[in-house]
Amino acid sequence: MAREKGWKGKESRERLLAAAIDEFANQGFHKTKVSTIVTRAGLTQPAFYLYFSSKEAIFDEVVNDFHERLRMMMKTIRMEPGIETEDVPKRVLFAVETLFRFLAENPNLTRIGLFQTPEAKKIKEELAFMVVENLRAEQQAGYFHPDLSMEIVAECLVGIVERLTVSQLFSKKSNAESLAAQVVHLLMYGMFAHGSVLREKP
Amino acid sequence: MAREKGWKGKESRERLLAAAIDEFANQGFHKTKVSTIVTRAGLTQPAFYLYFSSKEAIFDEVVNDFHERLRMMMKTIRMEPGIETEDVPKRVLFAVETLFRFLAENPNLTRIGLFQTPEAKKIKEELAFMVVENLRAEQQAGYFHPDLSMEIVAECLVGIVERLTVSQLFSKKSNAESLAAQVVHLLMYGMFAHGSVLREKP
Amino acid sequence: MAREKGWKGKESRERLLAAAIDEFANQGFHKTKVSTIVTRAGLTQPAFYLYFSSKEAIFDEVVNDFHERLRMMMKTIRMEPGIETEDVPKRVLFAVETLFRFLAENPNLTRIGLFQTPEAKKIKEELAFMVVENLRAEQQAGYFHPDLSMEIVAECLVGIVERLTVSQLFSKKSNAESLAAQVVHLLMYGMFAHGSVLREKP
Amino acid sequence: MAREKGWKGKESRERLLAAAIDEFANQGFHKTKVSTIVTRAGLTQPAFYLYFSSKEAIFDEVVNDFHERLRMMMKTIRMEPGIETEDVPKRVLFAVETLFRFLAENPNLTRIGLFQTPEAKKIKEELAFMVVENLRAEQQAGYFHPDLSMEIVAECLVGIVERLTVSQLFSKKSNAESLAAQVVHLLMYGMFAHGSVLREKP
DNA sequence: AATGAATGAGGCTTCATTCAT
DNA sequence: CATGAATGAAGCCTCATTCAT
Repeated sequence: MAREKGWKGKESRERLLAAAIDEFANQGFHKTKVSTIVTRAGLTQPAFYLYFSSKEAIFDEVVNDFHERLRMMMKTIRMEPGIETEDVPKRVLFAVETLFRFLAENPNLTRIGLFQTPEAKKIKEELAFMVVENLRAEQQAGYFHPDLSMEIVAECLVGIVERLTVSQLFSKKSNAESLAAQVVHLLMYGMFAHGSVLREKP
Repeated sequence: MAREKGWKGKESRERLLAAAIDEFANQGFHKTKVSTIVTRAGLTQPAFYLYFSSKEAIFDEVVNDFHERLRMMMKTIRMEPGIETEDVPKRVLFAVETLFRFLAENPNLTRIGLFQTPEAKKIKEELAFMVVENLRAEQQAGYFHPDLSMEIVAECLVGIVERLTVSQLFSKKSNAESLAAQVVHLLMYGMFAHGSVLREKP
Repeated sequence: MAREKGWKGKESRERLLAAAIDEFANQGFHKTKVSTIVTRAGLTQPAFYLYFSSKEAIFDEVVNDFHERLRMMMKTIRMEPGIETEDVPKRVLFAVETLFRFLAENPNLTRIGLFQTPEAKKIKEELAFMVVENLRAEQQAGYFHPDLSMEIVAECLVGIVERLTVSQLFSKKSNAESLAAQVVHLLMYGMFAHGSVLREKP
Repeated sequence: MAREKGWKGKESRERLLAAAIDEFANQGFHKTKVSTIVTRAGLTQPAFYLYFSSKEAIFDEVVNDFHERLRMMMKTIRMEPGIETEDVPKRVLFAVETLFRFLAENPNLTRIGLFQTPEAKKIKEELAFMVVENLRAEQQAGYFHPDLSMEIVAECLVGIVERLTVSQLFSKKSNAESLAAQVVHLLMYGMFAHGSVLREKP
């Protein structure tokens, strides 16, 4: 047998999830009807409750899965303490780019997990907190301006990422690399014309 | 007559609006029930329909009023072309501060008009567009780094404002003035420690 | 004073009635709203209840007034017994024509009083009964075919009048005189071509 | 399985239709409540919307089905051109009788489809039109009086049928056969006593 | 003679969820 | 593993009618 036992059930579950993600992302939780999800999955309503205990349950599962994956990704971009000072911009750039890429690759999940669920609040705080941690060491090393509140900077970065994800990434006006470069440069050097290194970039 | 004719009706309408704004802001459109709104306004359900044609209608009115006021405020912070170069940071600071203050003073309306309604998309685009217009002249005057995309910078500013409004303003962790100063400094000079003017600020 | 006391009230009452008749006739009882009636009469809802105790009351008044007038008219077209045999067709023609004219002149009232209200049943029975009375004597005098049921004939006439009123009179495709002539001829002589007198008519 | 799949649903749908027809016919559209229909069908309100999209939808379905059947019946009573002249009365009699029988057998549907819905206008026009077509050939063959307007005659017949259906058929005062015979005789030969053939009928 | 403001009552419809098979 | 059929709960909205002035 090419397909083991339980395969069909898993298939159905996946189809339900896929349909639900699409609906939630584009219609929001309330406008999404269980009846639509099951129809799109080629099933009937009772079948839905074979796999999920409620409409809220499937929404939560989608959100939690996404947040889990996001947290994992966040671990990979956390800078170890003791990093070489001159490597900081590079590391920051890598982190931002990776984050952008992750969100761009999961637009529907991002819409749900970052813009619809109240849980988004928490994950954004975590994200901001990680950024703060990453930045604080450099600031204490005199690398960053001492009067800047790293908390505020971190929130700014989160806001920038949120906004650009929607306005540039989802609309494909720009890509993760380009965006990350510009954002990092902006945050590092500011808008003023003097002393920039942007010109030296490829 | 202590109060003119039509006063009572306007009062009721206002109470309905106030209740609706509070409910919409804190429960969202779908969880907000007309029955709750009218109860909070000390009325019965049919009275609601004396003043608004539907639940959607009152939501739209709230949103449109807010957007209208936001647009008016945006006009007042638009920089006239031909501004003195050395005044730019001051003007930008004023603009950002005014914007923050406006949002901080209308938290519920902001929640509705900036984070709940799909119409928010449009007004944010308008906001970003206004910022772009404001910045472009300075960039062409060599004031801002030529390789920076003002569109992206504008979107960043919008994202920053969105995020800080929620995380700092609504939670009263910070106020409009302080936030505006930090944001403008960050965007103007970046995070790096060299050549800052922040220290000279009051 | 050109207008005596109470004039204004009567005026309002008339306007309400006029509006109600038009609405009832064209929308039916249920689709007609008190709010529409008063608006068309240039009044407010409570004013309505100054003159009529309910929506049903005004409807009934309209119906009863019309039926009263219809009954009066029916009296005028009732044939006295002992009429000369050769005058019968003339008298029948007169009766039918008068009836058509009455209905044509009151299209809205007819729509209400003959086609909408359940009371129509009664008045139509009365109408049919009058016709029966009118015809029976002639039948007993051998004037009409003895095997024909005058009850049925009377009902036929009522049905014809109903239908032609709607299809010809209201649409102005034909007028009372022409219709009456054709109907009476048809009923008197039938459709067959032999022995008609229609040709001799003007 | 004693009954095939889908049987129960169809049963419920039929019960809903039956209840609806009865309510509509006797209470009219507006006084008929969905809640009554479902109660009579032994179901709850949401079940109604499993089978019909709205109260209006079920009404329309009832009307359309009836009109469809009526149209089919009308086809069967349409006289082919080239019919033998002496057969005309027989054919007309058959047609009228068939029509009466159809209406008598469907009193509730007739009440709805012929007296309640605005759509009745159309079907009556179609009926009149068919009658006109049937009569015109005979008139041109000299069979019917040349000065009679077949349009008017047709409308008369429609009116007669309408009226007798209500006053005789529904009340069971008379039956289709008897009514048809009298109506046809009346229209063919008129009320006058001379030259009738009614006496020769069984 | 009339109005601004409000309400009681009730109907239609939707949706997540479950029962029985 | 899945379905046909059904329901509980609840929300939106309408309309005739009335209160207080």
